[in-house]
Amino acid sequence: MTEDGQGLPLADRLARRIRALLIAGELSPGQRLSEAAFSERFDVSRNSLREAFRLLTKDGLLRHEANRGVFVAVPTMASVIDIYRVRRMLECAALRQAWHQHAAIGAMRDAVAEGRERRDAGDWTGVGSANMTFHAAIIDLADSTRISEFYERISAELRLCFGLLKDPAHLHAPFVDMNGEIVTLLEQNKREEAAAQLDAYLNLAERTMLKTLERASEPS
Amino acid sequence: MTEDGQGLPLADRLARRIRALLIAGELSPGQRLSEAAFSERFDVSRNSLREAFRLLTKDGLLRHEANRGVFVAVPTMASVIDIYRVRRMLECAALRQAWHQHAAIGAMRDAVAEGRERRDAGDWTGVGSANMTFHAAIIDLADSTRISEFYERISAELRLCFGLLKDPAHLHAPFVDMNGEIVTLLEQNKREEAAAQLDAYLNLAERTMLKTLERASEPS
DNA sequence: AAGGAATGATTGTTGAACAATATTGATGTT
DNA sequence: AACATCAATATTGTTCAACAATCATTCCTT
Repeated sequence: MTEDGQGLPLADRLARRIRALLIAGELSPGQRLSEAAFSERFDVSRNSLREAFRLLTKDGLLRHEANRGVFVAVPTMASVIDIYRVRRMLECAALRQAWHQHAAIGAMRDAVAEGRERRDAGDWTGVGSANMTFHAAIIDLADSTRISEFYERISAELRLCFGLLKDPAHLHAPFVDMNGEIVTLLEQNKREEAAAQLDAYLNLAERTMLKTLERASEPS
Repeated sequence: MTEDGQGLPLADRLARRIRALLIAGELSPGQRLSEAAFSERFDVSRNSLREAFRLLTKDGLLRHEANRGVFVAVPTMASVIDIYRVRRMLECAALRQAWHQHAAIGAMRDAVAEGRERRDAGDWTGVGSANMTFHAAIIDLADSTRISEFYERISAELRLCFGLLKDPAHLHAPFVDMNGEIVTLLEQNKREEAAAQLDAYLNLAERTMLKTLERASEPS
């Protein structure tokens, strides 16, 4: 049950579908999304489509140029740096103030287990999903719907960056065990250590991401 | 120069105007915003108006009920608690990791001075604005456009809550001097103390807000 | 080959139309 | 008078067609 969002307005459902395309990497960064083509493709009116475009633009997944149309956002060094700055702030703060019996800790441990299974099975995109789940669970420690919503937006933007990588394996695989350490520290209520560990984790991930981005944009 | 946003799409400009009405308290919480009435009022088409409504709904300022229309969001205990949780997380984290020569510190000091002037002049709404400026400057310490944008959204939602108060003076006035202490601590690079002070500040503000909200909703 | 006007395509915005749903009001029953 | 039923009405949800404004391209002139 993918929870199709039957009751929701058309524009919201449309935005979901397009977002799915974006994070699945089926639309390349910088590509222009023609209103005519997409309203044809999804069999909706141009007006409804425009509403969806506007929502995705607000989420940072699309860029809107006046009188020129909407384009798939292209990740830049600046955006990657900003995204990881957000992640360090939010995730570390969530860990630091976590209640040591919070339900999300269970979700974190489950995500780690899932990640290990997938890694051992060689299912790299599965490892990626498990990793995303893990970090979403960290955010849930903060018990704030607004923070969680915001993180989802950031998360989608980050997945757009992942689309640039040729080899997603190297990005996520080494982090599975670090996730394990973090949740172990948290279970022992060593929140400060957990946060420090996560901070190191995120710095490493950021450097990896930036290096890959550099390599992907230099030889153009 | 209110920076009218000439080049921006109509929907964005509309959203701004309506947002301004909302935070100015000219639309009461729970009120239904008829598409016909508003498209008439702003002299735009229903389609354009609907785009603007969708933007504001995503910002949490409006609520959208299927086939019933959009309503001005009504602040609840839950939303106030969540908003202050976000503020504690973001603002305290920003203080903790602030670079002690960051330009935003100057902006903070200026906002404090402005707040004192306005308070002494008895200009309470001016005190409120200066206070908002002060906290936006704290967020700017984090140097993240995404966080700043997110905080703006939270800030607008909070102003919607302020609209419920009969006596805005009591809410902001006592905080001017606390702001002063915070910026002083920060100038001495006592970031941890500044964060602790802000945390206490926000707890106090939250309690005040909740009490007022209770008083405003109980005797209905 | 450079500049510039004419052409064509796309976006920006509107107005009207109609289906689907919600609200209101009238009607009739108890 | 209170209540359910159902038609009438108003509002939202969505589409479509139109046109102005702007961008992109082509072709012509020099």
